[in-house]
Amino acid sequence: MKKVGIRDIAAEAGVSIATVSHALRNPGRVSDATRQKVLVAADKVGYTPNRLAASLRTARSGNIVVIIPDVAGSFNSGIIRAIEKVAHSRGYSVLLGDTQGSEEREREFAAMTRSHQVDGIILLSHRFPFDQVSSTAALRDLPPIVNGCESTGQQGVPVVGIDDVQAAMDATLHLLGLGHRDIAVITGDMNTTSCRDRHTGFERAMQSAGLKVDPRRVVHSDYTLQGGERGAQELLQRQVRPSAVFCFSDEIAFGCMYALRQSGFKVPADVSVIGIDDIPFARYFDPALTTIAQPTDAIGATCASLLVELIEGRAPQRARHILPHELVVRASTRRLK
Amino acid sequence: MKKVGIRDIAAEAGVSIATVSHALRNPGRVSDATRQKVLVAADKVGYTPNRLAASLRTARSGNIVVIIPDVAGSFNSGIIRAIEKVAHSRGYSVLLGDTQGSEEREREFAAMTRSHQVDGIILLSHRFPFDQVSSTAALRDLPPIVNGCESTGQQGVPVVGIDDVQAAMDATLHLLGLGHRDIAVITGDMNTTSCRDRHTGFERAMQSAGLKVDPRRVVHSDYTLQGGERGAQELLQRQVRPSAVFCFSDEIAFGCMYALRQSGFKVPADVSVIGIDDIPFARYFDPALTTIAQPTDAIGATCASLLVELIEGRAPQRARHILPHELVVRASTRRLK
DNA sequence: GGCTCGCGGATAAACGTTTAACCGCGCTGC
DNA sequence: GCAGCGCGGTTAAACGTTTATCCGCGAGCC
Repeated sequence: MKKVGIRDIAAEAGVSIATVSHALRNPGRVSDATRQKVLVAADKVGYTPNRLAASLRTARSGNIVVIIPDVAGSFNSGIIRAIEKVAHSRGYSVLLGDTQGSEEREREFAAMTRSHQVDGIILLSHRFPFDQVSSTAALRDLPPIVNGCESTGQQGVPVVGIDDVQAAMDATLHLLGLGHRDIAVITGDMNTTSCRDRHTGFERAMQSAGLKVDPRRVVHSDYTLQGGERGAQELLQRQVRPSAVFCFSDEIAFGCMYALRQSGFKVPADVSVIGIDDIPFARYFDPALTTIAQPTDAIGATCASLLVELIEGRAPQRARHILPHELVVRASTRRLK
Repeated sequence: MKKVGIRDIAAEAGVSIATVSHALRNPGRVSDATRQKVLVAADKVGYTPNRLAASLRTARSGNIVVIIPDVAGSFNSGIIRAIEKVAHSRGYSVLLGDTQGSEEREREFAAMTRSHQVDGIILLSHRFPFDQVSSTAALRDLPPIVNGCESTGQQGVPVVGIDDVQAAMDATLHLLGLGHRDIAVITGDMNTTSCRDRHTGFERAMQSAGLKVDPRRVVHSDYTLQGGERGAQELLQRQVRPSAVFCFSDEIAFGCMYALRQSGFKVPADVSVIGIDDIPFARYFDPALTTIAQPTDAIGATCASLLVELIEGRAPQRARHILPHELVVRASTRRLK
């Protein structure tokens, strides 16, 4: 199978390669007759355009990279799926940038924009993978980039996600409303903005109820099953048994419930548990998890279409896209009598 | 920020662009002195190679695509993570090909090899996304491709996965060993080879125990939570209550347990449930899921390194890479008394 | 001392497109 | 009858590399 290019079809159709290119990419520039001629010639010779060559010429790769701490997280993979869907519909392919939390790899993937491997970046991290800039000049030649679920604080890059402080307040208020006062929390990585915001949301809600947060009741972990398990174990060791625990992610919540179960506690009979995310498993678990649902699909879709707009030169209207979250009450929380 | 290329650094260093290229890519071809000169010049002008140009010239994109029915599945995303990890370590980037089961999209993604967007394909599907070929000539110009978890039957493409029939036998034998006789099964899509194999494994084990499989006890669904839920509902409607159900994936198992719970059955007290995959959630669920563990990391890693070998021209030694699975007994199955 | 050889550098072609610039021609309008 | 114009095609340059080929020169060998 020798390589067939635009010149082969030019030869076949008896026209110049410019005409072929126009016929293929730029209808209207050539007459219908020749366009037709080119088309049949193209599929006669079995032509597939070489996207590398086209990309080199146009300086547009048609790829975007999504930089994400871990593809295998349930929440993350949902976001990715949504991103892929709309990226694909807009004609872009998505490159996976799984960083496992490494800043070095974040920067590595981000650099793909300089090497023309990708046209833009969806950054699902709280760190900005370039040097922070502030001058308008420097801002102008940032690559197209949108920030999802977290915030790097870099001005000029749109961020999309939920209102994490409000979400955490809603979760906490739910617990409060059920009569809980001794509320513990298992956070994720407190370097992330989502965690910080959720933490302030938690504090704010507690304060609104006239409660102080007992530092022995907050344990820091990470957004994983194991993280939740460890977090709960640590909580239990501290001998300050809460009546409810607010987990900053669903995976944490599942890990937490597991640890509680191991120690003989029943959820929600002995302790209520609430999460954030509403991953697909949440409603299938026993007990079904009360949680704050994030609009995963919308977040991913918004990131992707925003990025495409950016790449294609249409400046985004808003800097922050806050999507609605929702408390979904299931069986893991109950009223304290 | 004007674009800086190899010629800029050539000018800066006072050498030809060929020398620059050699210094950068092909050490040994130039003297250490000039190489050093080039290196400092390179970072003085702030050079980042344009991979598109290099790829065009060398006809190697450095990308691979992984074609997968759904990134968001727990099992799938684990595989992807493993693939990404080793691909990255070998210098390749991975493009996401989420097909949502669509054959058209499978072919679309597979075509990326023709358009030089990717150098090879990891196909996690049972369909071959090109016309099946058999002549040695045609086989030779198949693109580099490896088949994971499923099998397309196309000769010449290595497949990696577990021994699905043996895995299913092991699962069934476990149930049988616990005294179960009325065993139901909820399969996935029976078009997939994994499902077919698991089904024959199931039958074989039943036969070995002198049992016939009652067709009313097998229901077809898909590898998802909802699939498991629907499957179990259908099973319950059929009025042939099994003492155990063998689910062809962990997600199915969770969906199944959910439906059972809704109908008032206790697992494992009333009915035992076993899955396949051992996704991370399995041990966190209540009851912790008895399942057949697949070596997710090894599967992904093997796919990736095999593909890299193929791309780089080293023919793979074996056609089939069967990785070991393992029965992990937890709390969702129990001895029938 | 002349020949060969190899080292380290340069020249230039090539990869497969896109696209700006150009050009011939027939038509229109006055 | 002629200037002007637009249609539909062509020519050629450009995108930024890699790499085959070539070449000059000093060293080694007999």
